[in-house]
Amino acid sequence: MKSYHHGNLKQELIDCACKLCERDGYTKLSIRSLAKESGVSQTAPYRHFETKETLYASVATEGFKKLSKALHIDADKKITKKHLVEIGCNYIEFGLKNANTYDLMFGTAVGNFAHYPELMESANATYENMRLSFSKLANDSDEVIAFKCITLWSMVHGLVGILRKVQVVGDDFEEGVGPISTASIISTNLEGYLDKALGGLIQS
Amino acid sequence: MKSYHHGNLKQELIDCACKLCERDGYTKLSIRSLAKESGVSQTAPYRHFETKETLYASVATEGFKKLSKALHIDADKKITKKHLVEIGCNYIEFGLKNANTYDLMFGTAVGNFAHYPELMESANATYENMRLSFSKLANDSDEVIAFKCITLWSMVHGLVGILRKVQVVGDDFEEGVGPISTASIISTNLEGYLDKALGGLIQS
DNA sequence: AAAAAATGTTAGCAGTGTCAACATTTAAAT
DNA sequence: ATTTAAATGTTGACACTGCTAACATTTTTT
Repeated sequence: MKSYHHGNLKQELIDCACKLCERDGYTKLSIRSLAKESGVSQTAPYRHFETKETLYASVATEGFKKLSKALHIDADKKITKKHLVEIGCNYIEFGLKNANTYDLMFGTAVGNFAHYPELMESANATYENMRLSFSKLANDSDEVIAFKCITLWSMVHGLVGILRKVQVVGDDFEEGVGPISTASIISTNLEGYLDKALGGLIQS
Repeated sequence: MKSYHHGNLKQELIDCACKLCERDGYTKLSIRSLAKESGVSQTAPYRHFETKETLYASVATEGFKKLSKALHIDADKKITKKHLVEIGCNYIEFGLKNANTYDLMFGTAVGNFAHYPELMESANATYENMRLSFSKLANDSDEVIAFKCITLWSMVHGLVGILRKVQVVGDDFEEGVGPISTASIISTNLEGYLDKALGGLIQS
């Protein structure tokens, strides 16, 4: 017999939302369907999420936690250029394999991270991980490290975006034309590509 | 007295949609409000756009046309490294100043460009412009040119995404912390930054 | 034990994308 | 020129959405 109170609704809603967002894209997600899935009334979720954006923020928060893990940054080990390339690869892989969640993390569905402390924290933690890696690679000033971080990040972030676009189109077109073939070459040899592209960024 | 037929509805809807999308973001746009704006019934737009995505595709198409212009690529002039840096700057500026339209062009609102020939064409034209520039910069093979294109594109595309995120957060936070201050330095000296970042890509 | 807070439900508003059926105008075919 | 077909517009409706207000039940605090 089920009780009036669910007991674990908030977490269950988040878990379910993460799953559905990744499966169908966050646009397809509705609070009502989510409630139904958890066997609870249509408006019960509003006791845990002020608006839909708040729910999105929770999913994005989980996304950043997963991304942090997926980067496989070892805080103890000393880091080499090869490690950094691997981190870049891991980032891109995550972005491509969790594309829908990635949209939520970097799109405009969540307007301002500063309104969601947990999201802010998890996003900053991801950045901090990257920063730490660069700081252990060379003896740079904080400013230079920040520059390198933002450059690496925007490089892999941009590549995720472009590769996705090109691949989607590629599904409906002949391979071998223009950017499409190039993209497929890149994505099957990410490591080699990143190694080359990061040449200017990392000397050692 | 107004006639039964509007006469120029399709174009008016597109124009209005472009304006509203850029002003409020495409999420806020509704077909019904658009129809009302043009003084026409709720379902009239469906005679010109099969679905909402089709309308989005039209707005994105306009976006790529505007982007192509904004890049200020002179097809006749021979091109130098400095030109290429400028093109990159123009790209980023466009992305930041037309952020909402940019979302429509590179987000997931329009699923597959291949379903919208005009969109495909305008997007390809933008790419072709870039390609042409690189081909006039050095005597590279088609493959190398494509690699350079995709690298430049993903670099500026990624920077647009990261700068936007960081700037939004910056609005609600103290400057001078972590990536935020770095981003503001970059965005006030885009040219210098790009020049450095493109070092590995362009020798001449 | 009483009061307050947290969590859940029902009913309902205003808005959405989209479809089917019908009306009017314009273009094409005879 | 008249008939026919196509294009374009309208009305009405369905199923769905985010969200709010008012109320019910349970748990926690006092």
